[in-house]
Parts: sequence; C-alpha cells; structure tokens
Amino acid sequence: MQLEFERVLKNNNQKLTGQRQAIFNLLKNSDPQSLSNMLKNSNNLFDRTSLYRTIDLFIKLGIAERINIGWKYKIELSDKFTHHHHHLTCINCHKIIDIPEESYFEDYINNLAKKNNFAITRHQIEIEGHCQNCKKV
Amino acid sequence: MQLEFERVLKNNNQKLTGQRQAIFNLLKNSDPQSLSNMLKNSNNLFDRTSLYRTIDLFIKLGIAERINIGWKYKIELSDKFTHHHHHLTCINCHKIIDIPEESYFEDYINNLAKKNNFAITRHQIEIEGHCQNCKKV
DNA sequence: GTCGATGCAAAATGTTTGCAAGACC
DNA sequence: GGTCTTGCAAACATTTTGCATCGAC
Repeated sequence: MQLEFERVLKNNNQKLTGQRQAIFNLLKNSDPQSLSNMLKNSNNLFDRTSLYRTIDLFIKLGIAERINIGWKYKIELSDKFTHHHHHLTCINCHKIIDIPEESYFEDYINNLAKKNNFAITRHQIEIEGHCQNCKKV
Repeated sequence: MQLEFERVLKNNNQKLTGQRQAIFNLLKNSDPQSLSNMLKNSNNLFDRTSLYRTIDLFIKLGIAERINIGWKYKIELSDKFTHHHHHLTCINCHKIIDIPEESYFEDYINNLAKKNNFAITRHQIEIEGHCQNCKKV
C-alpha cells in the first residue's frame, strides 16, 4: 500500500513530500472524509492550500477519488488501495455502507458505453436512502 | 408538466410564487445547469438567495435533482418531469449524454438495498470518459 | 389579514492564485 | 543546486443567515 503509493508518485515524476505522505496517511484506513475534516486533523502537518493541491494531484494520478454525497463530497483512496466498490449513503445519519463491485454492474456499464461509443475512465454509483437504523424513525 | 409542478407544490402546502415559477421555467427544457449559470439567466426575476432556497426546496420535494460532475454539480428537473435516466459525461467537451434507465438494473439495485436493509430514496449513476468525438483526439 | 417567501446586506465557508522561501532528489 | 512544492496572504467563489418588507392564498 505504502509501496504502491510511492510507485505511483515516482512513475509520474512526482516528489514524495512530507505533506503528501501526511495526507495519504489520513486517507489510509479511514472512512471517506471531507476536506474540512482533513484540515482539522492535519496536526499542522500541511496547509489548506497544499491539501487542495494534493487532493487534486491524487485524483489526477488515480490515488484518491471524490465521492459525491448530496450537496457535499468526500475523499477516499481509490480502488488501487482498497477494492472497487460503490456506496449506500444514509441521508439521515450520513453513514456510508460500502457495497462490493459485482461484475453485473461492470457488464451493464461497459455495455452502455459501447452502445454510445464512449470511452469510460471512471464510474460511480451512488445510492441514497435510509439505513436500517434510520428507517425506524 | 406545469400542472404537475403546481400539484406538487400544493400537495406540500407550498406557495406558487413568481420566483419559483421563473426558476422552474429555467430548468424546463434545458440541459442540466449550474446555479451560477441560472443566476446569469435570471433576468432579475429572482435573487441569489431565493435561488438557493428554491433549489433546496425543489430537491426536497423531488421536483429537481442535483447531478454531480467532477468537482461541480448541476441541477435538472427530476424524473417526474422527464424520465428516469443516468448520464455519460465527457471529461473533455463536457457534453452530457442521457442514458435511459433499464428496468433490470432497477431490480438489481432494489435487491441490493433489500440485502442491506436499506430504504432507497434516490440513486444516481455517473459515468465519466471521452465521448465519440473526443476519443479521436 | 396572515404567514410564509423574498431581497438585501453581510457573514461564513469553500476554493484558487501569486510569489517568496523551503525541501526533495 | 535546480526545480518543484509549500505556506502565506489575499483574492475570488459559493453558500448561509438575520431581518425588514412583500405577496400568495
């Protein structure tokens, strides 16, 4: 995981700086996070500006992904570092449930692309609703 | 379409004001739009604040939907006023291609929700890549 | 006439930019 | 040491809030 991170940076002629490492560490083993949350947890290891620039870089290099949740978005490590998956988002408690990718989705989406003569670089399925707990209310 | 709009407002004890009508008109028969774009086209019929408040209301009432596109988002009328569909977004020319929903995919997602004890209110599939034209480049 | 919706101003929040100083290779 | 990255400050963009006024029902 750490090695893969270093490899991706090197392959793209990008330096491994303390800030980039700190941001990567925050994302590692964590639920998807908002930028403001990451800033709070920065421990002064990086500046707001660097965070924006680094997240931008991580997304370009495919290290991280942006997932949209209602009006907001959060960041998580990409499939390279986890496994390809999608999300069920609870609109009440904001819990995010990972759902594993199933080939059924892939096939469906690839088919769709072919029909439309479209070259996919990324896809995202977001499902919103109420989780088990919040349904009761 | 206009009637359905009025019906939804009335059912929810919401007033049909000039501003809400103007914003609805902007969304009608249009590609998904950003809020800033809608403001530009407001013709001084509504204020920025009202736009935010109205879009918020429209989304709560299921009149409009927010679709996320990379770092930004746009607004379009909901399925009630069009047909349920998803989007292929070209990351080069930013063209948005509508793709119709297919029932077997619905079924699949509903199943997924049942397995996770989750009550779906909305789902969205966003696919990014290069469209037919931009593939050539 | 009542009550909720609006516009305005201003604050809060989120994001980007220019540039000098610092850190990685 | 050269060059890319960073932090800072400040600009810019986006969204929210309080409050007095207005308008739909």
